[in-house]
Amino acid sequence: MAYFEASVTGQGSGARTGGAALCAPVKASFSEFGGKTSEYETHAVVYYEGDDAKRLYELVRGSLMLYKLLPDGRRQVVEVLRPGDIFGLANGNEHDCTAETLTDSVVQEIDLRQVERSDELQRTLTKCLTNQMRVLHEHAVLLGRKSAVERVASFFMHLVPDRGGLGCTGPQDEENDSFDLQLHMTRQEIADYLGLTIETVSRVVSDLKRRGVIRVDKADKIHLNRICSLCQMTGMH
Amino acid sequence: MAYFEASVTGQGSGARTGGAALCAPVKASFSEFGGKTSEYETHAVVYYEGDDAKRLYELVRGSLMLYKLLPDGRRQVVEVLRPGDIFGLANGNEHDCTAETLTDSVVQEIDLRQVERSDELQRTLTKCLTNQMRVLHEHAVLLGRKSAVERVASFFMHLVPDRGGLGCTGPQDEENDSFDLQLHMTRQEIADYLGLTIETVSRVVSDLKRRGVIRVDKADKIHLNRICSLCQMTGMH
DNA sequence: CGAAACCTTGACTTAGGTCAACAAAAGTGG
DNA sequence: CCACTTTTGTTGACCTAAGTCAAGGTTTCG
Repeated sequence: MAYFEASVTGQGSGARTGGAALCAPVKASFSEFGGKTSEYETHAVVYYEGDDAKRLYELVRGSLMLYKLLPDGRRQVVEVLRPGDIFGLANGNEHDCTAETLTDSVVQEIDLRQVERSDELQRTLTKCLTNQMRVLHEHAVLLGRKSAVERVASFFMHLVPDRGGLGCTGPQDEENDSFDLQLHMTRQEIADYLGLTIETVSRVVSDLKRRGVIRVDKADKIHLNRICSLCQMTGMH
Repeated sequence: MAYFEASVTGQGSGARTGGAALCAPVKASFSEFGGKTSEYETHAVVYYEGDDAKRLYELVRGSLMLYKLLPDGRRQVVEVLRPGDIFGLANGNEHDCTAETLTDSVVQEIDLRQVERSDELQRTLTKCLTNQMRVLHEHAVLLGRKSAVERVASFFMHLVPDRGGLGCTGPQDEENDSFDLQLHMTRQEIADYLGLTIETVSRVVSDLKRRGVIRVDKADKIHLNRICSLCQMTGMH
């Protein structure tokens, strides 16, 4: 499963469905178009910023980030992808980002010339890109206008199925207000995604812990005690 | 012309071509698909965030911004569009942004159902979206990792044809290192685009003026004295 | 001409960055 | 399985870039 393990805690009433229909509504599937399937292990680079774009990729399993570097080493993670997301499109130019896995991943590749030919693929692409665009818009708000706490809260909320993201269904049953997240990112990766420093991320997480909103079981295993409180901290309510 | 008037100053040797082939390589053109052409005046809203998406739009003439608001009024301008750019795609959902003109504009509209049918349109769309995505990626770096000066310098550089943006050709002839920009945005709009406050934008502009890098003829009419110096300040060199 | 909108500048505050020390995991090799 | 190094995360003290607040200057427009 993507990015987090939807191991629903299900204390209280009915257990959450956990993961099946996640936030991003449209997902690609290249399987029918053949192409090569590759496996990558954690922190493997699929391509570097500046490489010639020759293939279109679909993330089939695992989790992957796209990032850009400034010459002095500052990094911005611009997208975090989950299964069904596509990447690598470049209109005949070089890749504008580096693509690096966050977990062991399975990636499906298709030659870009083939993509150019298939009407069906074009249609799928439009849908996927439209969605990714929306995510990027929302992330621009986060980067441009949100405080550190709001950024971290938003980040966590996006990892809860049907919450935080585009298809957010609002507060669920009052009983089941908790959730287990498995982050597949280091503090540094989270910081580079949220436009913060590693120290600030760490401090905010400690603070949320102190306030009882979350419980940190391991650095990358976080239990949300009160989803609704967290949601209030995203700046969006 | 988009967003700035490419009134080349052409002091020194040969005049710059000014504007014809701007940075963004792929441009749409819906004219052949019919659809309605509408004119909007400055600061007109084409649609609001939350409206049902029914049409796809192409900006034919003028300049337009897409922005999102947080409930407390904070605003983030997520895209600034120029002629040939498309907007309004939403995969059957509501619009995720408000679309508001920055200048008097001409917009071509096509029903989304028609878009769904046309293979040719889908192909154009993929190209356009891919480009817009790259711009969004770069903007994420700006918002997440750049200082105020770097943001303003990057913003100005993007308004110089063939510089700053994707198809940047690097330093041109040494002789012609100046350029006239016509911003079609208020300080507030620029601030909301760059993730800064109006005061910070104002201060940075004053500072660039003091340092002789730019000359401010009118608040929205800025002459770049030394494009290369400005380019050095973008954080990308 | 007067009002409204927009821009600039200064004085002060603060959120988040930097630097540094240490703690806790996670590999690695004997 | 246990030292030992490396990587990753946490916390504190301090600093600074950019935000806030406030006053005044310019432009624009009715």
